[in-house]
Amino acid sequence: MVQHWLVKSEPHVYPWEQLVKDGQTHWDGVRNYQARNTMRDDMKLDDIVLFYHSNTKPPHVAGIAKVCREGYPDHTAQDPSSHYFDAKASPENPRWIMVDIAPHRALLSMVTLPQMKANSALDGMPLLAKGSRLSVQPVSEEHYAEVCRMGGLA
DNA sequence: GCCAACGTTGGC
DNA sequence: GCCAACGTTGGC
Repeated sequence: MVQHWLVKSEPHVYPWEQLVKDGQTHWDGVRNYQARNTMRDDMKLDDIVLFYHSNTKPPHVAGIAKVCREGYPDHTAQDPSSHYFDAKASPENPRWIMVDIAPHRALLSMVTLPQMKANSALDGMPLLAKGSRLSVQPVSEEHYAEVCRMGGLA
């Protein structure tokens, strides 16, 4: 069964438009254990991923991606010149994991955080939970379908 | 294993 | 820029 996820990116760091240009990308730099475990254990090839822009006005879902490579070591953790370098990572113990994602579907319009908060059909969505900071999180099939309905599939 | 200090996230 | 929420670190 295909599963659904949501990943956050700050648009000034890596926007949806860049993913469309690139065709696919390494989802590197995740340094949170819960998010890592999700990528390592749960995200499967062809799973669907809502691409969310955080730290922008308004925050919003910008597009729909899919997993095109399952979890493997995040090499930036072992690169001293990387912003994401982690001295505790090594080839034997890479410590951090990433997946690859690619664009899947475009939305006719962005789905903003205020719109989602106002939609009771999305009650219980982890993104909307108070204090939610997870950068990789699950989305139920029903919530996914509702976000698609709100944005309109291109 | 507790918990205070600190750093980060991310909406507002 | 503020600050609440949360995660991690490290002394004890």
